[in-house]
Amino acid sequence: MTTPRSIPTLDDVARVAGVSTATVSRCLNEEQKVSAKTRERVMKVINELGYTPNFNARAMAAKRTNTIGAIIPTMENAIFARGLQAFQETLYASGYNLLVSSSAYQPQLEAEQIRALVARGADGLLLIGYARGQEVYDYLERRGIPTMLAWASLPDRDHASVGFDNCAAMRMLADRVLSMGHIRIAVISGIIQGNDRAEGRLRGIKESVAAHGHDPDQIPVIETSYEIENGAAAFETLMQIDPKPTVVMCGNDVLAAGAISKAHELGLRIPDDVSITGFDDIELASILQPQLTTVHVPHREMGCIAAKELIDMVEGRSTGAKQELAVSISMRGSLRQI
Amino acid sequence: MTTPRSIPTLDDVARVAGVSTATVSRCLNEEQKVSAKTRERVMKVINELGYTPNFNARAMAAKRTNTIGAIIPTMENAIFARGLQAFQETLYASGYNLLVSSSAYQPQLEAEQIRALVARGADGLLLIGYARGQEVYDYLERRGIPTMLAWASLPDRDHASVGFDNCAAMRMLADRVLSMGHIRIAVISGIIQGNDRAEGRLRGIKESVAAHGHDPDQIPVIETSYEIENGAAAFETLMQIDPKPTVVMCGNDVLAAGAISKAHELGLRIPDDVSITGFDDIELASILQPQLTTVHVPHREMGCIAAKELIDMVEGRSTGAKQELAVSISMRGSLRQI
DNA sequence: AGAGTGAGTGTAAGCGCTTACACTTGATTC
DNA sequence: GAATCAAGTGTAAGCGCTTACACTCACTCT
Repeated sequence: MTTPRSIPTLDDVARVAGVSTATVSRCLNEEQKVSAKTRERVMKVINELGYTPNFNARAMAAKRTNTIGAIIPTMENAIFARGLQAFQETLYASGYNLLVSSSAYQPQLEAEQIRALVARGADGLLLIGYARGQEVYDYLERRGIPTMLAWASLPDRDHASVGFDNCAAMRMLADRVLSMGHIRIAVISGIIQGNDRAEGRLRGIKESVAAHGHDPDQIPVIETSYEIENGAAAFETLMQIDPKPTVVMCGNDVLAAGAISKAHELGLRIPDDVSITGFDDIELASILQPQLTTVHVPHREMGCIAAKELIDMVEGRSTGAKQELAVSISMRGSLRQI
Repeated sequence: MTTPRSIPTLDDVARVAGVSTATVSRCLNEEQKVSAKTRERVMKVINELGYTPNFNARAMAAKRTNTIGAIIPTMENAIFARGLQAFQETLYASGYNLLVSSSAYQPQLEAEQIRALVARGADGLLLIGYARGQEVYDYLERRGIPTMLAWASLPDRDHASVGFDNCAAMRMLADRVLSMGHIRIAVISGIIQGNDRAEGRLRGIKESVAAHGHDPDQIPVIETSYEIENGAAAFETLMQIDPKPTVVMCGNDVLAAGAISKAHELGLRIPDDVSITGFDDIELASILQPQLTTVHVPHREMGCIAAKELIDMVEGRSTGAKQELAVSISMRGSLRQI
């Protein structure tokens, strides 16, 4: 009974059910092509034997995997969690599975993982942003892998994507900040290098400042990677400037969380002593004290759209559309009128 | 040049390099078995052709994938992020890849994903906790898949695992709470059903209360899934009890974050009006205002140990040890003396 | 000089599936 | 009643790798 008999294969099922392997395979993949009686018998055997199709063999023979790969910069914080969750749910509803890797914001690692995902037979790929070497796009093109870029808006390029204009979004927030009387703006930005989102956001602030007649190059900017501690450290540094900034605009909510936390530690009151803004509107933003004024991004919607479009591409129904979503500002307690 | 020539295979490489496929394969997998001269030539061709081995074919032929599967209950919040990150880093250092799925705390879905991961050829599996049907363990046993349980401490069972005693940990915290003069304890627990960690934590509180001579069944307990909003809602409900609890012990930091947030909304001061405690000590805990008193869990360490042990099992060096880690209490501002 | 050795290489048999194609039926059409 | 057809099934050729085994050839050792 409990003999360690080896793993049952399609052949075993076929033999026991007294049919050919082709029929068993059809029961699993195109059941309408098999008579009800046969199918029933085969299914019974499948259950009895506890048979599970071997994915790798299937992938080899069928040359498709029903699998979509996604590479996100990080899983450590919640920035991509919501969007990815929606992406995966939408995929799942259409019978696709998701394979996720994280690149730790390293282009080199991302390239490696793209190859790994392709080698595994991913039918399509989701990547974040557009800043990566042309050779990566060439590779994808050559292999004929449909690829969708999310969290991306491509000014010039013509590539399937869904996202929003980071620069415009941050400019909108900066305009708001300036209109509330702030003049001494400081910035905690993510690392620009290899991150188009971070670059766009910083540019947005500078454009706004320039448009208001100030010199954008006078603005103190600290560039640091998206971690809470880094936000805290950067904030502390910025607060040593004399005169102190009246507002610190952060590249995302995680950095802002660090800044707020450090402010408490330093005994600075927000927004009385200094205002703070974020970007993303992740769950954290409304948990902070005070709640964070930030740019609201429709993460879930973006995930859904990305999934739908990508599936259409994989199934040959689309060649890849380019969609831009609207963002809004979530005004909360961390930003005040001067 | 840019002809859409098809994807190069091992055969192509062999033909161009003028060697057999076996030699190419050996260059890739056991390079010491190939003369330096040959290897060099083969590698050159591999680069020129842009050859990437087909993972599925390799898995089929070699019957191993160098891939470990992990199924965690959720990616939505950071509970497992740190541990998983460490797990993956350790794996990577030994040449293994990680495949992650999330089960959304649904045993049914978890079982499905275990099968999927096994079908994909995972050499080993990481699962969270031990509460799942015996048939799952039987299946894994039958397929001979080494499996490690993390975040688990198994009182009776004898299965490879690494974790800590949730019950003892929470009892320790409850003892501390009681020793600080709290008598009116309320609890926001995770869903017990199918979640041994949640069950253990609640039991820990009850045991402590009983040991202090009170009736554990008098304690108000709200069971809800681990989301911020749920923590907030539960907290609001608990605050309507008269007389109000002096402390709300939460099943994890996420629920506690919701509780703190709702407290601010209700104008309740923490810890003056009511104390709050968490469990996990995720990053969030020290960002909250006030900072959260919680049980510190060595997530990273757990991830490392899980990876090392699992690799040892996969490579036949171990049959699966059982390790228990120590936890500690992080005393912060959200809990006060009565 | 002949046997023995070991390093380097090639041959070819699968791994477990899918699917094009061929075949067998019984029903339908004229 | 012969011709046509569709539905259901089987046969067998791969998919792109790994690896057991066989082989070659230059050395080393008696």
